[in-house]
Amino acid sequence: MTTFRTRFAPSPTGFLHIGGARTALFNWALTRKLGGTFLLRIEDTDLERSTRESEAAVLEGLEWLGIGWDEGPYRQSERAERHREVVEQLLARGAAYRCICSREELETRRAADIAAGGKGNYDGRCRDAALGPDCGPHTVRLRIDHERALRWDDLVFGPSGQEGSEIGDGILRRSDGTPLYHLAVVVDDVDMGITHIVRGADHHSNTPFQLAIYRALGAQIPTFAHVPLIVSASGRKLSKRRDPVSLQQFRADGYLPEAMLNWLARLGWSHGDQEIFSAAEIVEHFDLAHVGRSGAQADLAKLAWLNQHYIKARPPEALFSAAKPFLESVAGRAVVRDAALDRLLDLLRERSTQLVEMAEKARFVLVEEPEIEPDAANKHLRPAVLDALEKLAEALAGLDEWSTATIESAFEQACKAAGDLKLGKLAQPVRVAVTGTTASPGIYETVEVVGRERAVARLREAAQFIRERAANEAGPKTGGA
RNA sequence: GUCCCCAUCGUCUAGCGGUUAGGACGUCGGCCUUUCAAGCCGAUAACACGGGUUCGAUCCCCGUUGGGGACACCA
Repeated sequence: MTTFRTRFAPSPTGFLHIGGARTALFNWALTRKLGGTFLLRIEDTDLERSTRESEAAVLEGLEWLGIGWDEGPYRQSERAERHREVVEQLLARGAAYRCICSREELETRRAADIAAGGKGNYDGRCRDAALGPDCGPHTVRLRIDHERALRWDDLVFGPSGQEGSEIGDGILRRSDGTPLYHLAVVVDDVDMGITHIVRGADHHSNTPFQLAIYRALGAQIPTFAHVPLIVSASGRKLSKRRDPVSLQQFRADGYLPEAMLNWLARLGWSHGDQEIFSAAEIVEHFDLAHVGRSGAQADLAKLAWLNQHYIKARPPEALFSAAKPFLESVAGRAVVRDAALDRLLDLLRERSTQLVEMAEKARFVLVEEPEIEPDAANKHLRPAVLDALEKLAEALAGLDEWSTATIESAFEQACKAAGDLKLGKLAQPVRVAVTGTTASPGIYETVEVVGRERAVARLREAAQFIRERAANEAGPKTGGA
């Protein structure tokens, strides 16, 4: 039986990036589908930039998406001893050599080579110098066989690679004794028995050098699959500065994990015409053969659509638990779930693409006295509807039962009593009085969900507002400045 | 600059020699309507260009153009 082992190896130098999240998703889906082992390894070799917080953010992000790993998290930093050992072995075998060229020299020679029409690769000056451990400050370079091609069959890009003569003898170990990324990944992947490496296409051109390291190690070369990058609207690699890339930011904006997962899955991968995928369906259908080869732009409009789709699909309890923090943020207090709140969220599902938006739309219920938008008040709270508003407050106060149907009858009653006012004429003023805004769910439902006491009180306040304003306008003007 | 890669509607994509080039998001229009949505119906819109190969190219090959990635004692 062949083992199938994959890994996701993020460097914790920030928050979990959506590109990284997608790479993790692809690895995870593939491994779940094929029944292998998926492991997580934190590439924290760069101690300067790696922090414990961002490592935690990476794990949190994966957990939130529901991407679970079978082994790890391992930390590359914990394997430093092993990396040192491997470099020594390569040195002992002559597969690597010490190099005492200084950075300055290297830079000068490289520039000169390029000026002379060369490639700017390391010129191999120390390659045959047979420098020993006591040669002073030195790096260790891989002795690449420049006669031999470095090729592989990529599961996404197909036949890939280049001639050995195209690349220089790369550095494996710094002069301070620490290993470089290329050496560390290869050693770790070999030691951890990784059989399939699925990673971002930004590693595509790093692969030849890594292939050379596998050879030097005499290790079996895994299967590679490079996934095209997610690019920004400008078509370039996503930048933390300019683009929305942080998974936690999407989460904070009120995107649901199932929407993120679905969106990420369809960025670069497809399954016929299907657009909606549950996690289980992604696992069921995912395959590298249908991963495209060109970069995919992050389409936020589609994410919004997907998010609303999943907001609409969530059962009440699950919707509430996702929305709770957002609702509490608007309310400024703890919010508990009850029938009225479920009803409100139900009304808001069709009107929200993000949970922040949903919570904002719930404000008129969440706070005791929502502010009334001045423009809305000017336009809709006018003397012409004063009578109807008061009649409606009265009718609502007198209702035996509080339901959409009885509220509707109260509206009809109020309209009739106010001189056969048309229902449509009353709806907007009531909406403004009750919610403070001109947009809300159906007016009967809106009134219902806000509750009898508050609805009646707000209508009366609105009536009062109309009276006061009329009085001011009628009275002597105090000249404005 | 060198090497590598990519190229179907605005966007994500289906397509794997013969299709009216399909779907989705978006956009626009209509219906519905007490607002906003949602829903329904409809419309808009693409094979970058030039050579081959072939009876026939979106599809295969070459080139051009355009875009991207990698070229560190970063990961």
